Amino acid sequence: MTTQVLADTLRSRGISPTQQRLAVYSYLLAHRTHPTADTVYQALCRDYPTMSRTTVYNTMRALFRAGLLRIVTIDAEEQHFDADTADHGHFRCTQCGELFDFDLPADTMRQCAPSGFQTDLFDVYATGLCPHCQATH
Amino acid sequence: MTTQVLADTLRSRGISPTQQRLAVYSYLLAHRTHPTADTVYQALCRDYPTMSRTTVYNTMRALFRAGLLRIVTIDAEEQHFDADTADHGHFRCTQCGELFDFDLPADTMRQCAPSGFQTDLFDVYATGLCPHCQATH
DNA sequence: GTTCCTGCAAAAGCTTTGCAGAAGA
DNA sequence: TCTTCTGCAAAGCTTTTGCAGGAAC
Repeated sequence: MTTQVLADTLRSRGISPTQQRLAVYSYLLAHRTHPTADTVYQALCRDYPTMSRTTVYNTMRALFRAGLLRIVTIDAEEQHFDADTADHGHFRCTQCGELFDFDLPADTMRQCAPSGFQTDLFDVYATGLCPHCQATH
Repeated sequence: MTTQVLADTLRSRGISPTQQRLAVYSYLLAHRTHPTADTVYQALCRDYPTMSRTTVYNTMRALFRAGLLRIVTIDAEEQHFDADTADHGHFRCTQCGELFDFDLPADTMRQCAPSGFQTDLFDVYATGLCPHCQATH
């Protein structure tokens, strides 16, 4: 995706496409590893020496409000960010701590959403042992 | 539920039933409002003047490890505790901030759990507007 | 007497806020 | 010029840790 397309995406959601915001958003799109704010900061401060954590947090909030990313709270310690806004579940391995995506059966959201409530966001979290940690257990 | 039954429940899970732990667990069972650690502390420190936040956290961790409660992380700000360990979803209203339980279709957990992973815990979170806040919107 | 539990005080660590300067239109 | 954005510094808050005293058996 070109910078121009990214910039248009941000603009269409009412977010001015500054250099920092483009850097953050493009990092999230390129790294589907559910990074934390600090991970994003550490990765970007090399190329953008003036990048700050504040800007990362500001940008995340803006992107979240615009519906361009999900905040994964499966880990109580810190927030993970995910630019994949399509329906999918998140699995956290209690041993290695890694986060995995997994597919949800079709229509899960529709079937599970409580009636009478207006559901805007829907998250499915699972915790346990990932295949690799099961083997080395 | 009598104190004796509660004490036996804790003992059967390997937790010595101290006064403080009984107080915390019995509060959780009586108040299905997904309280935070501070809410529990504030409620109990009247009757148990020496109760401390540390003890609340210690007890929560012990109960969680014993499988007697769930930790709800739908709110990134703080953890909510839920003594209902049966499968159910949690809904958070973005306007009033309240947490609601909702039923999940039968077998949701089995259908959604990713294959190859050993799933120990399974959480479904939804966010949006509760019926009351929809009306006053 | 030994072990486990409690809880004060302090630390840890993520996230937010205040605010002054910079950037952009 | 006016508004918005950035980012340093500091604060805020929940949760954890260290540790000494106490309870239980």
